[in-house]
Amino acid sequence: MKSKKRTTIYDIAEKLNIAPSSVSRALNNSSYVKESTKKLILQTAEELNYKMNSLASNLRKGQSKTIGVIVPRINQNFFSNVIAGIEDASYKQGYNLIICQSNESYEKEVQCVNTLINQHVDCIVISISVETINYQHLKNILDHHIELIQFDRVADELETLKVINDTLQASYEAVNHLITQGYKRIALLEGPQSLNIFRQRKEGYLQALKKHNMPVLNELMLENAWTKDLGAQATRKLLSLPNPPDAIFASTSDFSALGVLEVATAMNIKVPAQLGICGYSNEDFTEITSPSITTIDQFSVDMGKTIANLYFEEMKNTDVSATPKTISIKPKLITRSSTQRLTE
Amino acid sequence: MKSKKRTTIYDIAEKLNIAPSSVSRALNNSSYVKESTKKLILQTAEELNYKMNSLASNLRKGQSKTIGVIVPRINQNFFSNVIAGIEDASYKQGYNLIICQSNESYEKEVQCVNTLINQHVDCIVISISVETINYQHLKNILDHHIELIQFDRVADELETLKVINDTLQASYEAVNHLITQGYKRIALLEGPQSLNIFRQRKEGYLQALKKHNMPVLNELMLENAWTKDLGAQATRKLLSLPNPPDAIFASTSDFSALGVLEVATAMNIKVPAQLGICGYSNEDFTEITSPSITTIDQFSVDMGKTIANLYFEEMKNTDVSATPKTISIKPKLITRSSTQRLTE
DNA sequence: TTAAAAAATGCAATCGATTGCCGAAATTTA
DNA sequence: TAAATTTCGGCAATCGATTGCATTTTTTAA
Repeated sequence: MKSKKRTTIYDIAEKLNIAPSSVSRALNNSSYVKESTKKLILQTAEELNYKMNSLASNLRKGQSKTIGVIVPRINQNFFSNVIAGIEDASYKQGYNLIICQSNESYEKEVQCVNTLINQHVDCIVISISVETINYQHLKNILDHHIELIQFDRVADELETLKVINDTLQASYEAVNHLITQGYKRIALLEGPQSLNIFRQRKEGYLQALKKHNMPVLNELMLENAWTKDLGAQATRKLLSLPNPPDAIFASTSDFSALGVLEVATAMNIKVPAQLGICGYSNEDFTEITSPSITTIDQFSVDMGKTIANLYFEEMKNTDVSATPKTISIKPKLITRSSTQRLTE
Repeated sequence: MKSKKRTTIYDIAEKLNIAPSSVSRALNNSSYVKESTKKLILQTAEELNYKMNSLASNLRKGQSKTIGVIVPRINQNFFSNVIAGIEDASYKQGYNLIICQSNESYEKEVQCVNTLINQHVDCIVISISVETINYQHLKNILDHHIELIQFDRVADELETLKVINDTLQASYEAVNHLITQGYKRIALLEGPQSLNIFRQRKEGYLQALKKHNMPVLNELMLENAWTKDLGAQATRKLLSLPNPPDAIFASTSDFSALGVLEVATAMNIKVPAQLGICGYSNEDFTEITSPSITTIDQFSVDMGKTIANLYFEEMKNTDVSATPKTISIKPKLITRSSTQRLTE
């Protein structure tokens, strides 16, 4: 292989003195090529170290066997797990993954979408950025006849395939669990309400309170506490209230919950005795803090597999009229020491 | 956009009654198109919601502006951080990323390489699987005139661009630190010796012992303890020795170190007083265990950026004869409570 | 042995963008 | 006003694989 150019089917054809079309057919193991010539072609391809040019093939076939994925951050546990799941399932079907991260920026998200459209991907999988409130770019995907699957953070009003967690339910169960454990004043750390998942987590909280006839106290609901530092900051504020909460549901993330725990520990407040803490996402570390943190598992790798398989299912389905499917995965409340006040 | 087909430069050309070549030139903002017509073309492209077909463009230009990345697992902190770094730097240069995971399987790694060659990527970035001991597939990448960058887990004997950590040095420093803290019998949890990084970590351990004239005890070196469970298992074995170690360097990973810590805690052995523990990788959780775990930071996101930028640098460099560069990033020892026996 | 059917292969257009080359138009210079 | 430049824009080939249709070869049936 010292030549400057790659081997093409023309090289193989020339060497064997046959037509390129036959080479193509043989390589695709298709109909109507004599066994003997097929074997000869395959052998020659091997010899010449032939690798097909997917660009040419895809151009001609009008499909790329590629799935584009856009997430806010690749290196965030939940997302990297989802991606791993998508990769696993896609690979088995011979599909490749092009990955982009929006960095939580609307502008970059739009650019990512455009790149993926250019790349002629067959499907785009997206979890929108916190800034995204306009969905023109997503509609544009559909206009270009590219399958669109939203997951986790989805734009409800857009009719597309969706794979989500039953966030409301999970949130409801978490708060319900806190109430069952005897906590009376439960605070909520909210995420940006522009994202539906955070709205749902709040709604679950509200529903649980209502169910138990507990008052909704505005002073106990703090927005935008979705990092460890912001969680810590919010906690300081909450705990210095004249009538502080006896439990905090960090609905935004486990990192936020970690911030809560650190502040509580620093203030010498006993968890779970004096303060209950519940996070969200089941990050690895929640198991090993002391006390370990109650949280919610989202089955992220499975979610990824579900997403990919949803696409492959949908592919077969030529029925265009069908309403876009939404798959909801039930997350699981993992109760740990940080909320275990009763010993039953 | 209800038409079945995407807008092409031919559609634009036809609508404006000019040649496709002019459209192409205008779109590429290239030479020799009158300002007025250029503006007209751009405007029409916008109107028709034109998105260029990168497949066609790349085919013609013989390059894809795409970088392929192969890692053992996408959802492993170190790798997802590196990927995030690569994405960040690549995006700025207008490059896309195709991601594959080898799942630590040699066979899948080979398949990934082949796919990426097919995809005509301009560069392949790889951290080899634990099974990989044959490098024919990597040579094949070079044969196809694709730039190859190895990182972290590299095949030393293959002359390619490399981005690595100075693992030996880091390991040496870690053990040195343990010795300075007064630990006398330091055990080593080794990773698979087929991977050079694990050989180097062991070598650093050995060199540090030698430097301080400490004996090398085979009973204190256990191979294959690179998960939490295996780390725990190894620890149980070590601590039940007639003459157990007073420190354990889990050179494989922080997860392994976590296993060590859990066993020690369960056995009521005081860390760091009775047992020192040092991990590797600076996973998030090492900061929040009690006690927090001493470990080594690899600057993974930066590593990713370095990788991408190395490629872009190399691109400019038309000098083919130059020896492949190796960039070594110095990791940093993060000393925490788990080894802090002295209070100086 | 010959006609009909089936199997194998070849021809040439196609996918969409790019680009070298050439000619046309516009501009400058003499 | 004519000639020489310079600027624009078009033609057509090209990248490599695929595929509908035509043609040739082989096989089967009559």
